[in-house]
Amino acid sequence: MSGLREKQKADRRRRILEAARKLFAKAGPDATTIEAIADAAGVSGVTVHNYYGTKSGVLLALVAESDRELLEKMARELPGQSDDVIDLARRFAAIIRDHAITFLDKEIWRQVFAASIAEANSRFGKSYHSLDHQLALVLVREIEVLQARGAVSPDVSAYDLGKAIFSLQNMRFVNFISFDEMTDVESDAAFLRDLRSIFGALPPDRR
Amino acid sequence: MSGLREKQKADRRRRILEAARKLFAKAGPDATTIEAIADAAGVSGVTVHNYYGTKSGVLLALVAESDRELLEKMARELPGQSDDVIDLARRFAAIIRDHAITFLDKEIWRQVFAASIAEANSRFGKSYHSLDHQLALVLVREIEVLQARGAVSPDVSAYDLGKAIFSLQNMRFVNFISFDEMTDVESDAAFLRDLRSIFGALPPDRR
DNA sequence: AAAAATTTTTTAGGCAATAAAAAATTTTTC
DNA sequence: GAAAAATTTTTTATTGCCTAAAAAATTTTT
Repeated sequence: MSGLREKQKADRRRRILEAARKLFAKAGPDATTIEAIADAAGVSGVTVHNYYGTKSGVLLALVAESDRELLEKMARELPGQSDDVIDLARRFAAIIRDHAITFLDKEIWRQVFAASIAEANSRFGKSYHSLDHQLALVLVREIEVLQARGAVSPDVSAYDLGKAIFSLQNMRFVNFISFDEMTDVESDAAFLRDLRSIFGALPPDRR
Repeated sequence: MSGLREKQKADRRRRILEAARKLFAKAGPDATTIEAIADAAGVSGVTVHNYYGTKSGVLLALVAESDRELLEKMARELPGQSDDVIDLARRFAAIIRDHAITFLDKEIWRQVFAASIAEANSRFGKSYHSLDHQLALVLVREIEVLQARGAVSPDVSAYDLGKAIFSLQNMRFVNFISFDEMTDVESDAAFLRDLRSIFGALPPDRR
């Protein structure tokens, strides 16, 4: 059952994404029509819609690919570098910002993020979401290491803490991409203020 | 100079928003065409675009109005209710979720949030952003109260802490609206885990 | 009241997205 | 291995968002 058919589908998927990558890089998603992607991929425009739903869907699929690279990079560069959770969080955020800016410009990231929320329940929205989760898990693992060393309280759930820090980082990332003039340094400083204030919030007798 | 002209403009703005409110409520934004809003408001479709840019722009303007109500509600219901920062944050989040669900359904909030990011630099994106800021300031003021009572460490910036908690709440809100099946109770529980883990993260000797 | 400035509407067109019918191609069946 | 069946892509048509430019209408200024 179904050998050639499946292979051809996978091939078309690949060709569409390949064509989209080139065209988006050359002219940006706004100036790239679905029809142009379809032509370059050797399929009809409707087929692109059938495969990826919307143009944002194509973009999201593309970003999901890049996020797999990010995940590898994170697993490679983050572990074992930090002695405390604030430093860990900052490194984590810095790697993400660096990857983001290297890969696409802010305007496009705004579209990506918007699409990931608007299409949260679509196939590619979910895949994007799942990669976020895996990214957070890298953080969780490092927190466990810190916890073993006594740099994080043994009373908290490393998983919960990892997810919470990831959330905080994610909002900072949104803030970073929302303003073209915001620099990497500024975003890091703002994130540091977030972390310091939140970790130092409770007086010792209230914990 | 310029009396009648300005008044007529303000009037058109009002009529467009009024028409949009009714039509969105009846059929949802997707099923409501710009042309239908324009007809109901007694202007041309192009004028709606001239005034609000995009359909999301109209939606954002509408939400900005409702957010002013939220701001009042928050200023009325939040102060003086909490003895600690975790309780404060939870009440804050609960008021926002309640307001959101009362006003629009999750699908539409996803569109609103997506638009607020995608159009972050437009006029209405900025106005939305500014209301977020004011909302955060209500939180900041309450934190100052807690700080005066000794429930929050005097060493942290109430402003930074308020903004950080707001961020955390905002990501939880995105999570809440992203999944139709997520309940208010579940979201509150998840937020509580965020707060407990992050406030309890550092062991006493590391602060 | 005429001229100038501003704003809205009309007109036209590009493109995303969707639906349905038609055509092509693969898989299954005999 | 050819015909029938199933699946998939393409064609065709339509709706609606959005933009740009010209034309028309209206307010403001002179």
